[in-house]
Amino acid sequence: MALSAEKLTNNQQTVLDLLEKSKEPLKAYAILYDTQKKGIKAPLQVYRALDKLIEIGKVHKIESRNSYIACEHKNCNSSTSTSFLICETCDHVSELTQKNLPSYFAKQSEQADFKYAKHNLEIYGVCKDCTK
Amino acid sequence: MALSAEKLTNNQQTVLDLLEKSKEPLKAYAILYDTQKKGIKAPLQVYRALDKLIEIGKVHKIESRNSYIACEHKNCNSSTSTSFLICETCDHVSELTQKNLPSYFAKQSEQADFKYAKHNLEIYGVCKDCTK
DNA sequence: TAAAAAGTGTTATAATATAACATATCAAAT
DNA sequence: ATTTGATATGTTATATTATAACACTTTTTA
Repeated sequence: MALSAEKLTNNQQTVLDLLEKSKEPLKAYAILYDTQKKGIKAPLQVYRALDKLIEIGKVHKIESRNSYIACEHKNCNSSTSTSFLICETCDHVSELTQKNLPSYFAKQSEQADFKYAKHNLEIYGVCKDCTK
Repeated sequence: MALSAEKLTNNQQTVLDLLEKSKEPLKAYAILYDTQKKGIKAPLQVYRALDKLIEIGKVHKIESRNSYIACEHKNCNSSTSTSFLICETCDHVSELTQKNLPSYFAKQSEQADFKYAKHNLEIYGVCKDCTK
């Protein structure tokens, strides 16, 4: 299965809706708090929904922040690699959509006798709005 | 201060010794367990030592694994950026020592109106030993 | 040698995430 | 339509990772 148009369950849709509405990274327990009115009552319900959403590429985890963000790309159905630009001033996170990153990393890895499969990239700096 | 030859305290040296001996990433509570005979008794003592060691660049955190590894580079005194090659088969971790990564990322970031400062890169794949 | 900065030891607790188990739902193929 | 297998749910409990707060000590530096 695992098509990108896969139908989501109630809990999964609830969590995804919240993340898409937010457009900022949210932490799991913040998601839990914000979805209680929608019937989500326990951490596991959040984590299970997140696991599924990550698996189908609708959500990414920002590892260095323990937070989760809805994928900006339409019909994203891959959970393989992530690349983020994280503003150290305002904490805004956007995705770096650079198609040639994987091949660049594959090349770099090869030089270390390492077979590239996927990556997480978290770039820290200052976003457009905060440089003003 | 913050010189690379900075003198370490007992706890800091104990934690660093263990990580250097291990040459594999260790988790904080594994470090705690393995340093009890050296007088470290509480999580905070480990985390404080790690914080300092990370600050002076002797240790890096692997964010996606919540684990810590001694820096492979001599006299490393920067805590800015990290780049890892993580084997999905044997869990071995090595550092990708690519001097031009920061400038490459700076260039990519610039195209998104983002001012690059530092990065964490975690590449997953298969190491040399495991491809045999 | 006093003041400032950094580190220590300790207890408690916060924040993040998973285990285990019984039950329920749904999709596919007889 | 009904079994079957996979997936999801609800729930309680617990594991894992990390920090707060506070009193005290050591080291550095002016």
